[in-house]
Amino acid sequence: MAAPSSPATPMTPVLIHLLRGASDLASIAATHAKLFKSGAASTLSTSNHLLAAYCRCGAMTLARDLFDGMRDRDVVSWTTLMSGYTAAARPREAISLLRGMEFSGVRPNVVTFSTAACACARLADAGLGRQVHARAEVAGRAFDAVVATALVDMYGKAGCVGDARAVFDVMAAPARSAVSWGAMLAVYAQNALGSEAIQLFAKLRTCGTGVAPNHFMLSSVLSACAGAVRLGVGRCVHGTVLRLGHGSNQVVAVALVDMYSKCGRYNYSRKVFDRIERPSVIPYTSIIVAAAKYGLWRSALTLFDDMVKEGVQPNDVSLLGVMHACSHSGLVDTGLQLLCSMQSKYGIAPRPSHYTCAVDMLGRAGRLEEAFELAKEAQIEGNDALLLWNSLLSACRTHKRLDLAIMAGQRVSEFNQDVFMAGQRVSEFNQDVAGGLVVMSNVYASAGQAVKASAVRSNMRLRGIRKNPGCSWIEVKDTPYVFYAGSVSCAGARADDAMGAGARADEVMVLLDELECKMREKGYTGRLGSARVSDGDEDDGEEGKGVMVGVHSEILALGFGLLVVPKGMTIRVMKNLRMCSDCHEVFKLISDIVQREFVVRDLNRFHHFKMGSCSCNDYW
DNA sequence: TTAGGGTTAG
Repeated sequence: MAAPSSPATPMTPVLIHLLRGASDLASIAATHAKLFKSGAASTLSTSNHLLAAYCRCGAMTLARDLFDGMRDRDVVSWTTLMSGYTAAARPREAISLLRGMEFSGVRPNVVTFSTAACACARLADAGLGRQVHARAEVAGRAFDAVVATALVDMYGKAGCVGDARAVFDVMAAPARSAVSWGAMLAVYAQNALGSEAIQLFAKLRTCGTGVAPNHFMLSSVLSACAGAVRLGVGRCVHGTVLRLGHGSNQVVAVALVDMYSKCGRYNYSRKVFDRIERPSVIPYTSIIVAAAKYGLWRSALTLFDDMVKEGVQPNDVSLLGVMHACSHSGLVDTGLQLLCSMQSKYGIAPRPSHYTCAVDMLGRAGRLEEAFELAKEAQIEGNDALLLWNSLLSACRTHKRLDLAIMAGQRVSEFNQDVFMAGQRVSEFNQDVAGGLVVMSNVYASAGQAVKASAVRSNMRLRGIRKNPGCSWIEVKDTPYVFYAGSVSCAGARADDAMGAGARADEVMVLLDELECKMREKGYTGRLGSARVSDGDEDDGEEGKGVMVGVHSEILALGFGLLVVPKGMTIRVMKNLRMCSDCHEVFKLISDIVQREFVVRDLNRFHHFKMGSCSCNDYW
């Protein structure tokens, strides 16, 4: 729309005011027409207002047309459009505008650099982000508080935590606002560095920074506690949330729901959820996923129904949560119905994760042929395919179907070749590739084909693929104690280890020996010191020195827990892999022998052992 | 006087 050039009229301020308050395209276009008629639309200031209004409502084509038709453009015009593209999830166009404006001789300012850093954060592209950082430094703008904070966020989103911290550290203390602290805490929480987030939060509180924790920081720290399973710290943070009056913030409440759930306290999660007023899709999904992990399928399905009745539109994550609940409870047909109807009923197209969940569900239930057919039909590729076929492979091992395992194993190797051929970094997929190969090796071993099992292992060694070791840990008096298969010494605990996990290794072994004898009296036929390699995900191959050879990490954690956790208190063990059936049996028997309750959180879910049985009813 | 920084479910 080319406007006749004319100065602003007396009506212009009124129209600009209307424009600033408008959020829908129709009223913006109407005001634009009036400004055009009055002849004021062509001034730089009015054009910038119009540009901002179009960007605000996401009308990027109109914004771009207006921008292209402008006779003059200043730094505000360029930056407004950049910001619009970033908000509209088109960050590449924002970055290309940065180049365009420099080419046109318009100098970027602090707002431009922070917007550009934000665009790079969206792209999670550290290479591009470094270029923006360098240009900001050359222009002398990198130390601006907002630019620096945007750079912290950018490096964090791109996974470069060290660079984020370096930018944060060089910021002068007064420049470090609540937003800067919040950004750095989020960087740690989002990059699975829970302990670092907790330490930084403690520093904020104790170093006289004068910055009060706000809801951004609290939700990040709670998320860090959830990820690192630090219930003690999480509870303290909950206290801070209540004291500072952030209890009614929905994002903080979701972080609390998730923290309690991941730390093994579903009841607290549920209490926090029940106090949320008009929960949106994320709180609902959070509690549904929690219920699913605890095997509470009735609760998960009821919550899902409640959500739909309340008019809250479920999304792909909510549906995945309900499907997981079905999967962990053997409700295979209900789960499959959800998969089939999610597009027609809720308008959500199934994603690879939904197919993987359905294959897993069929596999657990022993319906392996159907699982195989579904896996083929899903036509998923790349790393998603690796996860899907690994899941089927795992089910074949559980149900001892070597024939199907070999076919699934072929698919896994095809995809893992593809993954390597595609030039992906080895570390990126290493654990998925390694997981599949370990299971394949275990399938062969359990079918008595030792030569093939060892060939898979040799192949892994040749290609430099190694699976991260399985470990378990328990938190005692706010300190985590970590155990690895075959070793009672514990990593991760404080140097002044008050409980003496290492020093008490002999006591743990004596106790486990005694318990093993008592388990035999109850009919246990396995051996704690030779956990079956083929049964679990834990890679016993190269672990184990001394007397505890082969003992899985969760058993060691339990032994230690029995020594140090007072009688009457539940012993809570966390594990980074799926619990094997042998250990599951051992936990059931010991809960009966010592008359205590144990909760184990494995890779997929929680198991609550009490009086010789488990909440999962042996189905997981 | 129009443009800029951090949070929650998988």
